[in-house]
Parts: sequence; structure tokens; C-alpha cells
Amino acid sequence: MNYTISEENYLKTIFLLQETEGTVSTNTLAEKLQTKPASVTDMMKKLDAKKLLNYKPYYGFTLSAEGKKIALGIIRRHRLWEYFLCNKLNFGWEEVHLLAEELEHVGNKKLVDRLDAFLGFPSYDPHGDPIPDSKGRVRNIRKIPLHQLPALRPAEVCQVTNQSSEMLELLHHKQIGIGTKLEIKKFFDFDHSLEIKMKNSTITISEQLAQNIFVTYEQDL
Amino acid sequence: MNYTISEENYLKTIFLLQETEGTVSTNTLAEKLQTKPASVTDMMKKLDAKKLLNYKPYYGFTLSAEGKKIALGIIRRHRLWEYFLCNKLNFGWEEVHLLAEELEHVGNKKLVDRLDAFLGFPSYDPHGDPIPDSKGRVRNIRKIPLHQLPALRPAEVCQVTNQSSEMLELLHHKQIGIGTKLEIKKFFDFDHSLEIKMKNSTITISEQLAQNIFVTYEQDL
DNA sequence: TTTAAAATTTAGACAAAGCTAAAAAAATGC
DNA sequence: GCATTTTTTTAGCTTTGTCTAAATTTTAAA
Ligand SMILES: [Mn+2]
Ligand SMILES: [Mn+2]
Ligand SMILES: [Mn+2]
Ligand SMILES: [Mn+2]
Repeated sequence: MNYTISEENYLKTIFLLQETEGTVSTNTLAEKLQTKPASVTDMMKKLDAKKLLNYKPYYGFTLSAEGKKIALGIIRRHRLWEYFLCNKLNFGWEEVHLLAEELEHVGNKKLVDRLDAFLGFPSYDPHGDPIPDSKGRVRNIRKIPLHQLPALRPAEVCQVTNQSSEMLELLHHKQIGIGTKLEIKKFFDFDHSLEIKMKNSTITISEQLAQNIFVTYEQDL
Repeated sequence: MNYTISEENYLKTIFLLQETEGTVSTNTLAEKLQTKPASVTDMMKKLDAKKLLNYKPYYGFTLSAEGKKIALGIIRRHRLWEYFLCNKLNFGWEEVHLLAEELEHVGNKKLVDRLDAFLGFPSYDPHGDPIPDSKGRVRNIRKIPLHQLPALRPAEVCQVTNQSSEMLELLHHKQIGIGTKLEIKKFFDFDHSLEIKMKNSTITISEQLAQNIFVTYEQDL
């Protein structure tokens, strides 16, 4: 029912790795956690005994339903604290991750739910990652920089980093703003520019510009 | 330079005990920390080796200057988080101590100083205990319920708990309010009532009333 | 399909922090 | 001042989480 800081760090990291990789391997996890493969194996045995893992020796592991539930709780705390640090204590989004790594292990549910309410139930952390709600549910919409959007996926501009006048002039000229709906038609490998289709036009934008435009899109589909 | 959660709990508890007791004994500390005397001795050796203690085996211990500095940092974090929990997350003052016991071990200085600023540099935690500033200085003024005020110590009413109309009627009748200056002349053992001297009068008040009137006073002198 | 390389697990050790039981020192009582 | 009680320390064990080195299993290459 209660987990050590070390166990929590393993659970969280497995969750994040298996989102992209499916099954997680001993070496991959060891590298992410800055530890040794032998230590990972030891911990996997323990988490397996606690039924938090599907573990087949030599063939990697994934989280059980219970393991996922716990991981989502940790991720919720991490991202809520990141949001708090950025939006209440005025930290930059690049500073908050390390601090949240510590705060995420204060696990009291009432505290976390009150913090959530205090912050106005935010949907995304400062890096655009979705914050699970108090029941561990995650919205399927993700916020990413435009150049990471998969091709042909309908999306909507939700944030523009770099607020320089040059940037804003360019956006105005291309008629891009918060709420603009678009989708990527084509990536050009030569200079990593993109062709994007908007409601009434199709235009090309540079990699630098795309990196500073954030969009939301449906995860599945 | 960096201390474990266990070391921090020992340092903080020694600090708080030695404030009232002077030198701290093995058994006293063990009881406060809900551990065994043998464990205390082990830890005292370690803290002594790190030069955080003045430790003479069999004769108890006090914190070194460095030990005090670290303890004040922990106490600062504890009390700031308690303030945050009460005043921002609407916890009752009786709920916050246990939560702060965990949060106090997130030690990043920038985080704590920003939290302090966010809260408006509060001087007291929800229990009336003073919050050390970012340099570890503590104001010498303490807030306590009136019945705990030492006799003949000039003090000032700063808070009235129990806001019932009966209570307020009584305060009005006796001409006591926030800011009233007073000192205790005499304790009566029979019913624990008190005789207090105010600017223009000397009156007697009951124990129940005194328990609900909080006063500030200078610690030393 | 056999062999070499890579990945994973096991074996054995260690440091931190706790415990119990026994020994030693200090305090108390007569 | 000596004996008894209380307090504190020491000795030896346990658990958690880590490590290195060796053994084992899987994978890839020849
Ligand atoms: Mn993060
Ligand atoms: Mn984040
Ligand atoms: Mn407290
Ligand atoms: Mn307090």
C-alpha cells in the first residue's frame, strides 16, 4: 500500500518508458535510472512479488494494472508540483523538473487533491504533458511543438513560445495564432521545413518557427 | 553538505528539545523520535563524526553551531509548508504538522525562499511558532495562549480563537481586543484563573477564556 | 548450427538505519 | 561507601538498496 522513494522512481520510469517502447528491458531501465542492471533485476523481483509488474526473467517487464495506477499517481504529483513551481513560484519551466522529482514522493492524497484545486485543476504541466486527474485518468490530448506533430494529424495551435516582436510579426504575416487549426502535409528533409495546410491556405514554415509553435492533438485515432 | 531524512529528523528534534532542556539525553531523544536508545547512540556517533554535535558519551549532547544552522533550515521549511497548507490549501492547523514532516525534507534553498516570498514572508506558522528567515534568524517574539504566559512578562493580544458570540461579548465587557497590552500578575491554583494587569485596570479571567486568547511576548529578558 | 557477443541474472559484499540482548557506566538509596 | 537501579553504549543481526564480478541465457554472426 505504501511504497519507498526508490520503488516509486522505478514504477514511474517503467511507465514512461513503456509508453513509447512497449516492453521495457533491464539495460534501458538501468540507464534511465542511472543505476546498474543488477540493481534493476533486484528491484524487479521485489516489484514482481508485490504484483506491480508482469515480469518474465530475461524477457523484460511491463506494469500490471495496479502498477500503472500507482505510476499515474506519482506522475500526477510530479506534474502538479511542476505547474505550481512555474505558475505560483515563478520558476522557469526548465528548472522545475528536478525539484518535482523530490516533491512527487510526498504522497498524501488529500494534499495532492487540494493542490490540484488550488491550481484550478490544470490539464497540462509546463512542458505540455497531461496531468492525470484525481482518479488517474489522463486526457488523450497532447501538447507538442509543431515540428513533432505527426503528418496528416489535425491539430490546433495552443501556445507560442518566444514572444519576440520578430516572431510575432512572422506569425501575423502567416495568419497563425492561438486556436488556428492546421495539419502537416509534408516534411522536407533538406532543411526540416514543413508544409502545413490551414483552413484557406497551404504554407511552408521553417524549423525554427515550428519549434516555437505548440499544438494540441488527439493522441489516439 | 547533504543530509538524509533520518539525520534531518534527529537534528531538528535535538534542536527543539535543547531549547527547553539544555543538554539532550539519549532516552529523551529516543522517545521523541519513537525509536530505541541504541539507535540514537548509533546516530549520535555519526552526527558527531560530521561535527554537527557536541557529544560526550554518557553525558548527552547539544548541537554544534553548524548543527543548529542545519536544524533551523529544516524548521524553516517545516513551518513555511505548514503556513502554505493552512493559508493556501485550506487545511486546518491540526492537520498540517504530519504533512509538513514530509515536505520539510525537500531542501532546495531557492524553492524555499520563493515559497517564503509567495506566502508574503510570514513571521509565524499556524501554531504561533516563529519561522526562521532565509538566513536562519528567528524573531524572538513568541505567540502562545495567555494561560501559558509567564507571570510579569509584558505581552500583547494578537489572536482570539473561538469566535462565538458569547466569547466576543465577554471580551468586549472586559475591554480586551487585538493589540491590548497586558501582563499576568498572579496565577490562582484553585481554579487556574489569572489576575491580569492592563493599562488602566486589573481584572481576573477564567482558564477557559485565557486558553482562547493568544499573546505575543519577547522571548528573552 | 555452432560459436561469439550481448543482455540478464545470480552470488557475495557493503553502507545506512533500525532492532534486541548484554555489558558498562552513572546515578541513587541506604 | 557500597549495592542496586537507571541510563547509555556495545555487539551482533536484519532489511533495503546498491555495487562488482561471475555465471547463465538469449541473440546475432559466421
Ligand atoms: Mn518533469
Ligand atoms: Mn513536466
Ligand atoms: Mn509542526
Ligand atoms: Mn507548527
